[in-house]
Amino acid sequence: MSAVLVIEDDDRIRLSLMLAMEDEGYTVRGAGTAEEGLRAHRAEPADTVLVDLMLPGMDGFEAIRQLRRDDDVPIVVVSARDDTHDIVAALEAGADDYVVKPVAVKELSARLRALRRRSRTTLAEPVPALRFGDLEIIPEAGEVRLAGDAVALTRTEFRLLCELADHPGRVLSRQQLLQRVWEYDTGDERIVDVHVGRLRHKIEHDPRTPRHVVTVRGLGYKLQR
Amino acid sequence: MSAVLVIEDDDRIRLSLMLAMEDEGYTVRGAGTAEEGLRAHRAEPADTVLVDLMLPGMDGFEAIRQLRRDDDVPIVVVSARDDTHDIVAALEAGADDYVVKPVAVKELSARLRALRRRSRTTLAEPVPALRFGDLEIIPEAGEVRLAGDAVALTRTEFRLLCELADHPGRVLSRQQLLQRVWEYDTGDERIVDVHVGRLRHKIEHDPRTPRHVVTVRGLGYKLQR
DNA sequence: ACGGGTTTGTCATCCGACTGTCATACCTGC
DNA sequence: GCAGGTATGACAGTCGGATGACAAACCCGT
Repeated sequence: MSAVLVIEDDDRIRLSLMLAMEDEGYTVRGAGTAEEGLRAHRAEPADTVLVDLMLPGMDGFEAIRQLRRDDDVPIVVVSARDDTHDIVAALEAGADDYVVKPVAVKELSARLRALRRRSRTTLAEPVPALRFGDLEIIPEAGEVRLAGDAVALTRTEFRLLCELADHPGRVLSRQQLLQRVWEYDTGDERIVDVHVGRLRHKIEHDPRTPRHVVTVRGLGYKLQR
Repeated sequence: MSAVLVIEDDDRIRLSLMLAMEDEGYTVRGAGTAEEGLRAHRAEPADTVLVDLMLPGMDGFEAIRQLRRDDDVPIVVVSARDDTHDIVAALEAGADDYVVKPVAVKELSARLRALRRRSRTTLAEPVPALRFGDLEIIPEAGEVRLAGDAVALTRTEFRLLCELADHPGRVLSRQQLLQRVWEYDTGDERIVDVHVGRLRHKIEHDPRTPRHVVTVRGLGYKLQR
């Protein structure tokens, strides 16, 4: 039904977590290292990830960042360390929640439900396929078609396009795009220009006179038609 | 920018929470009882709600349920009780997170950020298009249409038009326009004339006899339908 | 762990559009 | 007709956006 991935190096804890989650009705997979976990998730994406922070090799923070790079899956840190600094760092890295071991199974389960409730409402929204004239965007397939032909976009270009497509006809400022696509709170806004340029070269018939990704001088960019 | 509502009966704790949140850049409001909090939220919805569980009168659980009845606002419980049963009950009632007092401000702040990132509403808001006869202003698209055809305005022209449109039929002095459009406290009022002229050339059928942007001799300009 | 190809962010630079200023012409109410 | 207020056209400086080059970071299969 819905799959949980447990990344935890201590075999005993991992197994007990997995058992507990299984009892709650989840399909469960486990991984002993961050690398293994990432690979497993790439092979078959989970619906929720539980991750420890202290792992051999790549640590949990880095694992979270890598997961978050191109996935919106709910991530809950399950760590032995009850330390503000760790908690903040993990959440900043992209985790959604942080619980301290040992944790009551009932609590973990309730937190997962709360998180999944929250994620579903925002994630289930994206429309199956978006059309803008001859431009077709299939978000879940990560695919874009131009007059029926698939176009190869990079991750950043795709996210940029999706963000614009989520608000058709509406101007998004460079600042907004930076925050939503790059998750930067601050930074050089020019990178947006550069990527818009690259995107245009791929999806506009004539990049010099864009018909889809339109510049609104002084305000930002918008996607139209 | 974004508003936090703190519902907590202990004055000291409420104030310290509010101060902390203010430091983090939020606009903050407080309430001492659940009833008061619900009323405040109805009057002016917050973007995030912090709520205690033990409140005089209606308790926190019920407050959460009532909030959830018709609102998707992120809710974080800030409680003194570190009890699995309470945590589960609060999350089941509709809370998104549960932290135990005393909580590090940095942690609370990080949890709020994580939650807001997750709940970022991607719902396209209704289009508040303004109409003045055949003139149509779509602020969020940065677009102006004249009899259905898009008109290319510069940023200054657009802001000027929006400012006039925000007060239909009302005369705005050059001084007011300077302040609101140019954000000048002082300066040559003639700039306004020049830009009004340019604007007219773009949105008036006959710029010599303007029908929309009208001069009121000695006072300023106004926009009419 | 390694290495080649890809993607990404930064930068310098170019170009055109926009802006403010001014001089001048125009208009309106008295 | 006069005077104060308003409109307009020209102009040069400035600003914002586009682009190509480049190096670092990243990703992937080996």
